[in-house]
Amino acid sequence: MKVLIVEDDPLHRSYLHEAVNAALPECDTVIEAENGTIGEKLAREHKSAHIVMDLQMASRNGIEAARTIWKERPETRILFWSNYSDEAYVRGVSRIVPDGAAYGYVLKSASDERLKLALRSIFVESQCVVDREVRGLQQRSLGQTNGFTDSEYEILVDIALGLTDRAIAGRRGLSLRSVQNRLQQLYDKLDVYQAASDDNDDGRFNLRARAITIAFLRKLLNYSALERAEAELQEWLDGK
Amino acid sequence: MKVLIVEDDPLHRSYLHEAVNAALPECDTVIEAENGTIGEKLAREHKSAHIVMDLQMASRNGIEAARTIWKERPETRILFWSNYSDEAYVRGVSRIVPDGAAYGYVLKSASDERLKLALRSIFVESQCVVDREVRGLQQRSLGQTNGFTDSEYEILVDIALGLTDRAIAGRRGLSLRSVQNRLQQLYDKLDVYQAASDDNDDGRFNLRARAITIAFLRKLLNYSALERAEAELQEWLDGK
DNA sequence: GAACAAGCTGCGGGTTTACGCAAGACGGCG
DNA sequence: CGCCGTCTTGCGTAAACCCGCAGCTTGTTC
Repeated sequence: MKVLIVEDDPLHRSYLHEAVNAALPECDTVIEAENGTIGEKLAREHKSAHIVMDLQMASRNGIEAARTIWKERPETRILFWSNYSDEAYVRGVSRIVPDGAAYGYVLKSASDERLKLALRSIFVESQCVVDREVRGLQQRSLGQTNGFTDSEYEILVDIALGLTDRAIAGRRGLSLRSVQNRLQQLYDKLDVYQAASDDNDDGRFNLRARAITIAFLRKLLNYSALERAEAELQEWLDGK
Repeated sequence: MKVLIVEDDPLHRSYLHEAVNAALPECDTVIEAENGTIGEKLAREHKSAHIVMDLQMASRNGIEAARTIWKERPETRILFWSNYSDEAYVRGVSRIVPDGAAYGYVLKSASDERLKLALRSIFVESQCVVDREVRGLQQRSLGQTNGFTDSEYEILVDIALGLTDRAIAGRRGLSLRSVQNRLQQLYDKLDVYQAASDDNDDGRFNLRARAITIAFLRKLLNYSALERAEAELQEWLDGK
């Protein structure tokens, strides 16, 4: 068995290397990549079937890299190993997992034991392993309980990109009013409202901008999500 | 000499520990804290004069912690050791450094040698050491060359928080029109206009929201800056 | 002290947002 | 089939935003 490690922090990389050796005696080769771009390249060259991947890398982040790898070989098993459980990451990952693929999401704060168990479960047993904390987010995010619908999330991203209502309408094939409807839905769920309770009128918010801020503070959005969305937007703009 | 390490990643923490031991033979005690809150507490108890501090920690980030520590003992020497050189961080740090304090800003990607040199320079020689890459930002940021004025940055933060023009005017003691003037200045510098040049009218941006996005993508803003700004805002709101 | 740049402010108007109201459209369910 | 909930769309309005124009107050420079 060969394992590919994609991780930009040298300390974490060597820690992972050791963990893989310890957890998977049947693994004879470990390859390392220090960013997503190199990771993609090595995965292609070696036809890697077992990958441990960091999210949040400078050159090309884990989600991007995983997407292209899975596009080429959907049966690849990928364990995401991340510092954070931002909803933006979780949502980003669940959106690109191919049907039936084995993957995992483990936090860097997890114990050695957890990491090794996850390595075996995914790479040997082909099971999905998702950290409890992450799992919670995932369910809320995909189910409709308390979380955000895809269309709500979509419009959140659109205003975060700085599009006007009209531009969004054009992009998503909706009428102006529908876009505004969804916006109100979003404001509602994000609870962008307050300040009216006081008699003090000064503290009024610009709903649109405030929604973005709150989404950031709640980690519904993060840098990497913005970056991806911006790239998609540019693509769309170029395609007319 | 005693050294306090404030860093939430265990791997990085032990790496730092070793680096300190190697670079500073005169150091007899090393204390470790795993987040900003504990860091503050230990610094107070031990009256630490030499601190290595990570930015970006979950519980209380490095800038917050450093601020309160410096408020209590401004002669404390702090070496910031960070993964990133976001302008938001750099600006945040330079704003809280007391006059004449010795401090440093070294990236985690720097070599062992660089780190050890910085440790000696700051803790033994009381010199300021700032990574070249960071230094560049700092100068552009504080000088006016190409960078953003304090007032421009201020209003950027205000709209990023989601305040209305009127609310900003109230908070900053300006007229409505002045606020809008500054906004235009900001839009200008951020180059939020691009799409207007095209004949294609579809890709119109909402300037206010777009400015926030661009600031994020350029790392003028990041999560930690938002978080701090939000805290200040709440404080201000409470104070009426 | 005159000239000048830079910033604050009021006025006015064109555009975009936020949102209530109400009329279809679509899909499930008894 | 008729009832009902969810989603879409148009109309209309009040508020907020973007911004050109022009009068003022500063601080700077020659």
